[in-house]
Amino acid sequence: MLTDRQKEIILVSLELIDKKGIQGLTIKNLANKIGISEPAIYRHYENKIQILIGILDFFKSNTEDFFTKELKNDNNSVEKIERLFSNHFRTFSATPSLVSVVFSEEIFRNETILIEQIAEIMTKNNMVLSNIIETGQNKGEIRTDINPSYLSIMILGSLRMFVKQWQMSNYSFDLVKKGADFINSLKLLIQKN
Amino acid sequence: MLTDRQKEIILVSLELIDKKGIQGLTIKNLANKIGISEPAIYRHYENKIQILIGILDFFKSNTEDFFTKELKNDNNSVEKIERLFSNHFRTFSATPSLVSVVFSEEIFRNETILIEQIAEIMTKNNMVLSNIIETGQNKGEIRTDINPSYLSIMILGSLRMFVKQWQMSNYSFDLVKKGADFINSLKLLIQKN
DNA sequence: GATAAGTTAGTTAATATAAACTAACTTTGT
DNA sequence: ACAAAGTTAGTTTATATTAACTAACTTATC
Repeated sequence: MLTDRQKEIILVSLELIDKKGIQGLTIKNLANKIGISEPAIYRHYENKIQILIGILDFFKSNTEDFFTKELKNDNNSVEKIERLFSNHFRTFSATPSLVSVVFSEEIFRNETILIEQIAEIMTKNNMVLSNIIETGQNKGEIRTDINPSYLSIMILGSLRMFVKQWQMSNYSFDLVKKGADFINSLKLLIQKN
Repeated sequence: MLTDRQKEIILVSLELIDKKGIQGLTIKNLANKIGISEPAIYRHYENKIQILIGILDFFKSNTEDFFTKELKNDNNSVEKIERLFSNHFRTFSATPSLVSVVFSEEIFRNETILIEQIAEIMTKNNMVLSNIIETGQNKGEIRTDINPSYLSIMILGSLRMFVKQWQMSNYSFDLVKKGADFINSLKLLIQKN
C-alpha cells in the first residue's frame, strides 16, 4: 500500500524525531536526509500531518497484527503478557526510533486527529491487557488482591519506563535480552503466590 | 529570588505547554496570555531558554526540598515511598500543568543544557528510590526476590503512568485520593509477604 | 513498432506566515 | 527625576507550502 519512497519518508521521519525531537522533523531536514528537494516530499504526502499519521499507522499495524494473533490462543495469561512485551521489545530493538514517537504523546499535540489516534492506541493496549489480567485472575494464575486496571497501569508503566531507560542510556544494553530478565521479575510480582 | 512577573511567566508557560504542548509555548502566546507585549517578556527573561530553565528549576526546588527533608527520618521504607509519592500527587494536583513538562523529556530536546537538567532529575529520583528500596530489603521490609533497580523502575513507571492517565482523563478524578489507593496496591506488590 | 498522450517524480523559485528577538521611544511608581 | 517595565515598529530567520516547469518512463492508438 505504501510506495518505497513513502516508507522511506516514514523511516527517515522516525530517525529525525529520535535524534532531534519533534522540532527536528521539518520538511527541509526530511528532504535533505533523503537527498531530494523539499517540494518533492509533497509528491508523496499531501502535507506534514499526513506524514505524522503515516508514522502512527506504521506503529498501529505493527501491534495490531500481533494483538489479534496472540489473543486468540489459549495460553496461560502470564505467558501471554510475557509474549506481548517481548514482541514489543523486538519491535523497538529493530526500530529504536519508534520509542521517541510512541512514548511521546507530546509530538502529536497539534492536531486533533493525531491526539485521537494516540488515545485510541493507548486505550486499546490498556483494554487488551486488562482483559488478559482479568481472565488470568479468574483462572487462578494472577494475584487477585489488586484490581485488573491497577495491575494494567503498573505493567504498562513499568515496561514503558524500562524501554525509556534503554533509550536514555543510548541503547547501551540488549533490550530483548535484559527485557526478558525484567519481564521475569514482573512475573514474580503479578503471579499468584 | 524570582519577581512576581517572573513567577507569572513560569506559571503561564506551564499552562501553555499543558494545553497546547511545547509548540504552544511561544513568546507571542505567552505575552498575549499575560496581557503584555512580546518585548516586555525580555525585560524579565533574557531569552526563551532561560524561561525553560526556569520551569525546570521550579520543579527541581519543589522536589529537592522534600527529598532532603523526608530522607533524613528513619521511617519504614515502604512508608517512605508512600510519602514520597503522595507528595508528588499533591504537587501535581496543585499545578496539573507540571505533568506535561516533567514527563516529557521531548520538550527539552533542543538544548543540551536542558537535556542535562532533565537527566539529572531523573537519575536523582532513581537513585533516591533505589537506596530506599535497598535499605528496605536489608531491614526485611521489602521483598528481596527482585533487585532494587528493577523495583525502582517498576515503581517510578507505575506512578508515572498513573499520573499520565489522570492527565489524559482531563483530571477527571481526585489524584490525591485515588492515588492513595493506588499506592496501597503498589505496597502489596513490594512488601515482604 | 512508432508516436502521441499521460504519468511519476523530480527540479528551482517564490510566497505567506510565524517565530525569536532588537532598537528606540513612553509610561509609571517611588 | 530616574529606574523599571512597558509600548510600537521593526528585523532576521525558518518553515510549510505552492507555482511553474522538466526529464524519463508507461500506456494507448494507428
